[in-house]
Amino acid sequence: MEEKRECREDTLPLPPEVEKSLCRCGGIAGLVERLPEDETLARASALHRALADPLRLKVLAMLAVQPLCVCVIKAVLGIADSKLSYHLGVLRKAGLIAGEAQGNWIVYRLTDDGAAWAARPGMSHDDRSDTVDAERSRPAAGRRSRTSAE
Amino acid sequence: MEEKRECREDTLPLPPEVEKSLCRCGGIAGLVERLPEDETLARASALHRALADPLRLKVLAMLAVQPLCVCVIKAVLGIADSKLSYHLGVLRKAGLIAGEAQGNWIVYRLTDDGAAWAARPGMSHDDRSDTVDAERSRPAAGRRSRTSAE
DNA sequence: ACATTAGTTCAAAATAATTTGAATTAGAGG
DNA sequence: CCTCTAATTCAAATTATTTTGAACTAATGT
Repeated sequence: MEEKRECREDTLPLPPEVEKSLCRCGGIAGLVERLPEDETLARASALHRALADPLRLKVLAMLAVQPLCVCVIKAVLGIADSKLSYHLGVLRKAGLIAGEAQGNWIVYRLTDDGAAWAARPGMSHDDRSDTVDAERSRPAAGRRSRTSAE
Repeated sequence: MEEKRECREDTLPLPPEVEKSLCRCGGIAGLVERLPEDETLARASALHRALADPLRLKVLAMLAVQPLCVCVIKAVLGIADSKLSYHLGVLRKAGLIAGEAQGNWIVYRLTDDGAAWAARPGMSHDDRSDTVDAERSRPAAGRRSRTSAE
């Protein structure tokens, strides 16, 4: 039952730079230990999925200004009832917003989680738009495929 | 050319609570002015879309430990080459990681953006898993549909 | 009771993202 | 030159998300 951590990944040839640092962190086994649990990853990715749509981000931005009933949100976005309802449902199920009935209306507001995300950088009203794009994305800067270009 | 901002949204009956605060912020027009531009929303949602997958978050977590070649990432995740390549492509196009050729290998590392996101709460290794869930999501707490339940 | 308004739900259709496996490229080494 | 390995690309198949329009529910007012 020796648990002394082996340094070399004997079964896998590696680039020297990677092998050295991987060695210092306990090899592949050591690396794996440092990763979040699968459930943590699942929850985080689900959250991002809820935020992965411009309409939904716009709804969050609106609710960051003040609580609103569905009819106002609809008036601003100019989309069909059922479509809006779908997107509100996505945000609600993700725990980012909550709705409360008021007479014949439903007033939605941000939850604490929702408020935290609505305040995130890249979302504020007066945000840089630098457009560094292009030059981004390419397999490995000078290797593989002439067929590049997006 | 009067630009005095009207308070009442005459065309749209609203719940009193909403109407009052909407009034204070310049009505629907005032609300719209406070929203991020569409391009900002598009960029932010694209970013979240890249983060909206557990495998990809795991890759970010791995690269947060140290730069790695594709073969090590593959060994940890245990998925097919082409599948991994696809996900690396998504992260690369989102500007979260970058790859550099080293001999026959490609070593990927986090970009500054990638490092910022990998460090985000909800992603750290020893993170709470509280599971408040259930009780979340429901149209409006006591209105509409008996057909509830997810 | 009836009609209206505000929102949700459902199922089908349209789109988009992901997975799979085969083909391909490029570097290393014999 | 040939082969091996590392990794990417492509196209087809699968799966997930989004959109649409019609049907529905609940509250409000008459």
